[in-house]
Amino acid sequence: MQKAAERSSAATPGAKEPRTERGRRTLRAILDAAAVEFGDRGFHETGITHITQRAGVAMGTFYTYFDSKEDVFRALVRDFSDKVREGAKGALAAATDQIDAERRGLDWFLHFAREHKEIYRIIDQAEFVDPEVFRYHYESTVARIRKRLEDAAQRGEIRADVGEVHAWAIGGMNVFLGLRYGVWSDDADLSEIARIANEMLAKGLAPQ
Amino acid sequence: MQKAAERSSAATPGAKEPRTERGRRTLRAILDAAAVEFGDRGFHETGITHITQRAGVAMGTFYTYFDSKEDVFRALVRDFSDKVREGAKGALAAATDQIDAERRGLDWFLHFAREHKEIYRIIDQAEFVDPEVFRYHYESTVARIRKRLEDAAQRGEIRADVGEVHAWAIGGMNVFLGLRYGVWSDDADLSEIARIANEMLAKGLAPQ
DNA sequence: CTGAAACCTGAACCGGGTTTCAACTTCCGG
DNA sequence: CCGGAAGTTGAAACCCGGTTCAGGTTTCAG
Repeated sequence: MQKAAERSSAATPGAKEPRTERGRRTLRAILDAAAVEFGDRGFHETGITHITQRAGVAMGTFYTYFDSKEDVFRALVRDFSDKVREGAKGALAAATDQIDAERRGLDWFLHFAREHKEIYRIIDQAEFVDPEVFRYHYESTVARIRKRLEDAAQRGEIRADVGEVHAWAIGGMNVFLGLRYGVWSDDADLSEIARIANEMLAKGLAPQ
Repeated sequence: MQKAAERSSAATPGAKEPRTERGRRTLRAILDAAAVEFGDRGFHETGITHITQRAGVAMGTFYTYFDSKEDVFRALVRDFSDKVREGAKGALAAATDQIDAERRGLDWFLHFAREHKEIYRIIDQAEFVDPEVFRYHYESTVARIRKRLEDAAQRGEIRADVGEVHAWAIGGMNVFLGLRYGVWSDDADLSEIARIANEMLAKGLAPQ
């Protein structure tokens, strides 16, 4: 259990740490190249050569920083997972109440998805490449939503009976809207989408 | 364009039609075996040998019915997509109003996901194996939700401003709940989950 | 019964991709 | 300015699995 924690020493993704500045730059180049390639072609269609060529290094260099193709992939999933967590955190801060916070979170996420269309292809692939990180990503994301909801319920800002089910429902809503409007569309007014979805989330489908 | 239409002559999935009963049985065996194997291991980790061995036929036989590994896969995605559409349709019929219809649809889907845990792995893989069928599956599913909502709004059963955004939000909600409670959990009370989610969908997050 | 069409067989071919490794280059502290 | 640690190289070893094909078996209409 808790493999995720064992695997990397907190700071750097999941690599054989470079010892000099030069090495650090090379590792970063490989990681960035991998994000682009995995995003474009998917895990299986991407060859190590694609990654190393884009990064401008030789095949052997790749293996001085990563044990395998799966290894870079895992590092990338964690990287994106972290970005989502931190980004959402920032967006939430400015909210006045919890309903508004959910709107801001979604708004931020939709824009993030548009800027990083690779994210879906990378995280979705994780279901097959490494089910553990995949599950971990969604479970921890939803756990944070749940926490926000329960705290807000405590403060009386939203209905009192919120829990895990509500959190998963909201998570799914956000993910789908990100796919449809952030990734699949380039011209949708994302803030407007967030407003509409939030309005439904607040008041429901019932008339008025 | 319109590759999907060219490929199969409407009725049978995507195969070189068998001409005898014996052939039809063999094709069915291959299709069923493929569903199990793809569900267990995913597309890339599944070999043709895995499929043919489970089906109890030789490798060559596989190629008398399908052009390639991707070909069976596409056939399977369509198969599941059809099952979801028909199943939901049946569940919806008994509803009294639209809010109740959405509850019944989700209730049915959660149970279906529990019975066919392969469905997520197969449809999600489609994003990489054949993006076209993947997109088609979700877009047509959501289009049906949207249609239901707009018709109901017309009848005054739900708020008047429903549209595409609301449909995607609901679709995402359902898919995530199916993954979390249908696939990842064996003991959740699925009808209760559907009830809770539906209650939020109806009245929203606002207090009371 | 018979012969041709449909069906089935599985070893072998073959292309492609991951990983290795021994030699070379760059960097930096002392 | 020197020596060794860190970093880099890329051809080739190695492995794996999709697809083919030439020949055998089953089926069934006539």
